[in-house]
Amino acid sequence: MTVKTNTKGASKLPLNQILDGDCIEIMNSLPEGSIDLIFADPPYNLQLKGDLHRPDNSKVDAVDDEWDQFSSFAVYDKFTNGWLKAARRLLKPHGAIWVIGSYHNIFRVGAAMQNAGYWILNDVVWRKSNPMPNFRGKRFTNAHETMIWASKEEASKYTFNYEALKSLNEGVQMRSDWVLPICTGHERLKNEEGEKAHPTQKPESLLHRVLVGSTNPGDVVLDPFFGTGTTGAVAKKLGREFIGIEREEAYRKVAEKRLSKVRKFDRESLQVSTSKRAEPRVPFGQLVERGMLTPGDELYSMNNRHKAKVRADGTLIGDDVKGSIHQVGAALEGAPSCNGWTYWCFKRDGQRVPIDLLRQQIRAEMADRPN
Amino acid sequence: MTVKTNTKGASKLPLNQILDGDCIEIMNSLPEGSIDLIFADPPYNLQLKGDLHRPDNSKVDAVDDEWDQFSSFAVYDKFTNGWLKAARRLLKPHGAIWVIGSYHNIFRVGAAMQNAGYWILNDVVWRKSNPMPNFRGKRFTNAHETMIWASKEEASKYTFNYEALKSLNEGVQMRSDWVLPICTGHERLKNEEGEKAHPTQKPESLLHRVLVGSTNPGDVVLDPFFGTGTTGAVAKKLGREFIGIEREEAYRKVAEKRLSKVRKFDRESLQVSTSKRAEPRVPFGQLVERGMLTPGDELYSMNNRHKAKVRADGTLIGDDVKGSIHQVGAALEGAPSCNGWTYWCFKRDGQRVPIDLLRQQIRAEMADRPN
DNA sequence: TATGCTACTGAATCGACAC
DNA sequence: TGTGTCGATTCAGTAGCAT
Repeated sequence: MTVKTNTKGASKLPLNQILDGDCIEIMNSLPEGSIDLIFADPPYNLQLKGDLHRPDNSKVDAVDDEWDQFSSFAVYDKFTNGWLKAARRLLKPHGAIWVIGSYHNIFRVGAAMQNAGYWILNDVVWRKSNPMPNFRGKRFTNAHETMIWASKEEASKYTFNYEALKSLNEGVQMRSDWVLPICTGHERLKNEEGEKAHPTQKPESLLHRVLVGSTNPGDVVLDPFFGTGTTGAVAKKLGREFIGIEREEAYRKVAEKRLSKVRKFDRESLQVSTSKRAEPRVPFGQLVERGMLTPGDELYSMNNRHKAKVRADGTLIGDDVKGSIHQVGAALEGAPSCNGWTYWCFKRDGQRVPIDLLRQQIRAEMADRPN
Repeated sequence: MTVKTNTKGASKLPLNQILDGDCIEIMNSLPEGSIDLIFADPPYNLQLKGDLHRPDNSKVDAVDDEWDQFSSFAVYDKFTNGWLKAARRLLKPHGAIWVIGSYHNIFRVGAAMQNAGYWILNDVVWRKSNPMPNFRGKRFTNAHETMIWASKEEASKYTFNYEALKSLNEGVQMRSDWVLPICTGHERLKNEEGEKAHPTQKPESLLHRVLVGSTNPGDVVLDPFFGTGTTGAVAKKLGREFIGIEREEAYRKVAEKRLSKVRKFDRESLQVSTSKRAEPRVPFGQLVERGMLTPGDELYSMNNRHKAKVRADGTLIGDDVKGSIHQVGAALEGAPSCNGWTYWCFKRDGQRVPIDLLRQQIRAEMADRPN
């Protein structure tokens, strides 16, 4: 597999590979601050009576219940703190992490994340549309899992493709509860005996939403509990780089085979809807400089209750107020802020036209002739 | 109010009263092992910074009350451990507890519950049908809260009214995610100034489901953070005894007034929640996430005059147009609007098939297992 | 009385960048 | 590191008043 070098520090990164070994050791061997996003589906084999294992796979001694429970919690917490710390070291300053779990472990994991300095952005509920029923009728059907989305620290400028997610949700902003089916059918990988290759294979739809929403093409995504490689498969399809860590040979084999068959979507299909924030800034003064508006022209507020006059330096003057289009609009409305671009209109052929139209013209020209 | 004596230890219990004071001190003054169920809605420790305005410039009325302020995680943890310990002492051997929270606090609370010896039975997600949006477009809409349901210890024979819940859910097993609206309208209590009496009043529908599912008539329900008394009101309606603890006089007053008006349901009046659901909304993006269509796939218009390509975010790109299936269809036809579901087809085995067929598949899956 | 329009609201950790 | 300025951003629903 190829190794790209267009990402900072990426030359040292084993991109698009599955690394064999203990995830903490492997992570500690990778360069600091080199990863954009981590997706982690850590094991949680506690509370399974008769099959209680430590994360290092040694059996937990059967002692009295209370001590046993406390002991295994402590072991699990130590394991959790260990991999979370190693993961955080790898993240770029503006990197982020997703962790998925169920009620058996997610509360401990979430608390550990907060204690380690991660800044929780949302918890997201994966609502399974076809969960396993509760056969004994003693509890609620366990129909969801919880994901925690957190940035490396409070100040991180994390990636969030708001418009793309809104598009995925047909024009309504994406909520913190996602209804998606579990992984079944052809997508569910089988081993050579025809049994399911991994007990908790995640659906690609889940990773699609995670990666479209919180990464950009070319970003490096690390999955320290790679399993059968759902994270890698979706990353490859979406034009992201991945690094997987998995210590079970059987899973690595299945994942390698799976990944070899995956093809990247074509470039045009990977383009997603972007927000206005991503567009170049146009100072209002440019409309005056270019003669699209002339000093002395009158602008009218959206609600037609106020007017103001354009000045040569690209500021406005209204009744007792002068300043930028935003400042004058805010002052006249008595509002804490105001987007002057959508607030002010000018007259053309007797029609009121938002000044934002002129900005769009300039932006269109810029797109035709970049720089 | 009357004091019943049919419950063990109940003669010492201040039933159907609101107790004034610190919840830990009050709980420690009540007899050990006397409570059937605890419902707790502790402070969330929101840690809000500046003001937040809606896009229309109106200010969001934030939860900035003194009781939600904690100086650090450590202080919050100490508080949490304190009340959880006092609560557990009060529970009967087969008693249980519900705690509600958001991502700000629920992970710490859940871990503390496990450490204190509670045995988690389920986490239940309250999916809000009408949450407040994310106004800045920087995160997912915070559309749910999490409840943890736990028994006093692993061996507890907790109460679970499986059939009653199944009836509440139109004959299907109750799942771990509940769709309920937030508390608004006339149910939302106002103070004498006409402002909301409590910033975080919970809907009665939520408590209804909790109490029907995990208590029996005559059981004693304790709420250590009583607020305006939703737990008490629903308990009274359902013929359960309640004890409330609340240290804010303003909340106690509102709750007393509220409770004085509440009448117990007569035995036959099962209020039926006939939820005549509209057909669930299926965003086109979900067909892409779920792999029913792939980014790069081509769609063809019904009249075969146009085609467009599917993108990773569930938008289409045609000749010089991009946007939702509806927008692109309308643009290509020069029409003011267009139903993309019936306008676009994909090819399967050389045949043109309307994409609406795929939507119907998803709806059929959802109909099999409602809610 | 029915219908339509406007105003308002809800547990929210809700900028980025230049100087 | 702080300050000032630009300017992007909302969904489902209820209440109340006007027609």
